[in-house]
Amino acid sequence: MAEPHTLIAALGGAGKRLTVARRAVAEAIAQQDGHFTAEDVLVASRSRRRAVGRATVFRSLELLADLHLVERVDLPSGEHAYVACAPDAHHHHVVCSVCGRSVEVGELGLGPILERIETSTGFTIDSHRLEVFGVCPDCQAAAARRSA
Amino acid sequence: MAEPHTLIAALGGAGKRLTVARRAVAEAIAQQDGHFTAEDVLVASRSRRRAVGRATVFRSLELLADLHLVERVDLPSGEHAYVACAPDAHHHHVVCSVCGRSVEVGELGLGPILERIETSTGFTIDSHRLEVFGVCPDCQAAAARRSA
DNA sequence: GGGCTAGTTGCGATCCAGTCTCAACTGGCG
DNA sequence: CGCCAGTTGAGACTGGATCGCAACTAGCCC
Repeated sequence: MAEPHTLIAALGGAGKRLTVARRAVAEAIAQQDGHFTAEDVLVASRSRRRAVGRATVFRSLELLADLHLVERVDLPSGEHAYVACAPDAHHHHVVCSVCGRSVEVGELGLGPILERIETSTGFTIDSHRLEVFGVCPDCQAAAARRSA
Repeated sequence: MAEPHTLIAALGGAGKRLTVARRAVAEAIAQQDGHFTAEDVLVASRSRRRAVGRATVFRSLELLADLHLVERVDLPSGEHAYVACAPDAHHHHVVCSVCGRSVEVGELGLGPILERIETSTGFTIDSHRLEVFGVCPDCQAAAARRSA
């Protein structure tokens, strides 16, 4: 997963202060594997030596989302989660519905589809979100073992 | 938008009772243009002669979602909304970020992309969600008029 | 190093969507 | 008509998220 110092450095680069609370949030995010909720970050920060206030977690997450260091995903259950991700290239997430891990996949040819949507509907497309849910190889293997 | 009786008939077909509350919810949904939230339905039902309880609105919406007469969409803002939609073919929604109207688009060749994701990640894909946000022709025209 | 100040924090209050409980009600059927 | 499972609704409750405000501190200037 992302290195905490990547997040911290990016904050600095954006003209933001490098406060203790933000470092703590960055570390808590870095130690998350896959997607996580604001609550997870909160708990993770508490289980370390530096607890962070709830409000601050939300503010930091919002900040990181603005910087595209973190992205919001909506789980099929309706929960709001976040995933740490590469700040640049456009990509999508594939989320394992069993363990929650998520992997990034590149654009993979969605462009032509969007163009087709634009021409057929007359919409000007600003943004799109593709969320894919499935079972990761590890969980498939685990399931196979259990049923065997 | 959807006709209230379509929704009501589908409920009956699914072995559900055609209660006053459900009719009211169906009518409230039918009068929504584009996407709507549970709150919208609640308010709409109140502004008509038959008010429906909060819990009932959620239950009805869940029911309609099960029957695929309505679908959940997560707006970029994080809001949970619903859209009335055709119950059968798999499709996606294109939502206008200005007026909130949404149109359905067919599958449009996402299949091969998902297959590519499966082979490249090893995931078994269960479901996916493509949400496209943009500006509809009407709002584009309106914007053009305003800026002219 | 010391001090200043705007940006940041965190507590607690508050809000709000959504869920739950349970008694009352009713649609559909015999 | 009368029964009863399915359904409803008021309101309590839950838990995520936001807000207000006083205290704190990172970064800067001297």
